[in-house]
Amino acid sequence: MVATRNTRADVVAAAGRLFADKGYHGTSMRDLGKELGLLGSSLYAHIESKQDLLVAVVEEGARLFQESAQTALAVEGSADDRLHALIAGHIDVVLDNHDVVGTFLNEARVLDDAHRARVIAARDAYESAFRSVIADGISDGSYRSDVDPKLASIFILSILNAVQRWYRVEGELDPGQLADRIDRFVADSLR
Amino acid sequence: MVATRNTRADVVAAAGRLFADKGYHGTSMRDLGKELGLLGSSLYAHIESKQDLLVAVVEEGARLFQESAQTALAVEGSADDRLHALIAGHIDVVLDNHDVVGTFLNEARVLDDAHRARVIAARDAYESAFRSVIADGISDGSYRSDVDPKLASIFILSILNAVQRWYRVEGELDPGQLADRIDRFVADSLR
DNA sequence: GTCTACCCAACGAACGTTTGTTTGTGGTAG
DNA sequence: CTACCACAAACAAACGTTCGTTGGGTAGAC
Repeated sequence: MVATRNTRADVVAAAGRLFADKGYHGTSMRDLGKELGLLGSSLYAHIESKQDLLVAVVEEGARLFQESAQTALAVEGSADDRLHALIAGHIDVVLDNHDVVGTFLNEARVLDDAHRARVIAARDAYESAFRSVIADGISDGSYRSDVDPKLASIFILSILNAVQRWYRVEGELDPGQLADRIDRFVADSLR
Repeated sequence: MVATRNTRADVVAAAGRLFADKGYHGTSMRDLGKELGLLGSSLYAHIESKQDLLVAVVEEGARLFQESAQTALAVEGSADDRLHALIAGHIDVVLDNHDVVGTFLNEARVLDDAHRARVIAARDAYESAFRSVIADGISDGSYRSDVDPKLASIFILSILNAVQRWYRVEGELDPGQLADRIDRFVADSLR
């Protein structure tokens, strides 16, 4: 295979990999260059700054989750169906974008105030999708009335986000089984 | 208040604070000095190296969780009682040692291979406390037989560890209520 | 069909700054 | 008097970034 030239997308992808693995401050521009087979200085043909790269990765993560929520909320059927769709969608995003999600979850705090505020807002909006679906499920009698939608959302998202830390596709559990197990664990707490 | 001189414990405590807040690589020795009101170079009267500090903080975290598990496992009564003790103990450790725990959870990956291996072993041992208690609960009929102790442990610890990220004592929920809510969410999934 | 102009990814050297750490000195509490 | 703690200066290495340059590829003009 002939070595192809790199594009900005390649650089952002590599940055996601290294940021997720070693952290933003633990990754130097020369590290990143080496990952792509070029010098650290050469990266500046594609980007404006290192921060610029972090912004790109984190915002991609935010977009992925937002799109997933949008799709799940559009599912026809019961609130419980939509909660299942939210959970399945989240797992898909995590598994298909391990490094972007890892960076999104762990490195967003490094962003400047303005960008970090946008990420926090995106997370709040995402969490509120869970909250409202759970609230709907309580209203229609699917879930117990003593469930607190806000806390339940936090607990569910805690489980879902942790998947990025421990789950590996090569393990005993395939992705479908994983979703199923989480689904059941969560469902038993709600109904 | 007269400015007292610093001890090694002060330095480790301050390191925990900054490592949890800005990450290991995001914290410079001069940052750390400023936090204590002295120069970065002055820290070397108390420590051998920056890595040394990270090791101290992370191992303190490991010790806290290990002691908590030991205490919980010694509780007389049912397996369910011991699971409650594990959960309450975990929450106590997180709330009483916010920064140490944050560093333990997020910055251990920066450690050299030898120390990181020890942390991973400590986490495995801690998780196995949850696993065995849940397995006992299944045996004695308290928990459903289709519960997977390993997965349940991961899910419970996901919820518990996430507490460090979102919970603040100043919020609406006091620590006792928090423990209660987590207890109920978890219990409903197991029995 | 060839020449020419341009674009763009990448180089390699250099920049000023910050990094972790060492060393020698001085003050202060016990 | 003696530890101990902190200072201040210095170090080499690594940091993010800039700059002038280069070589290969593409497109338009002749």
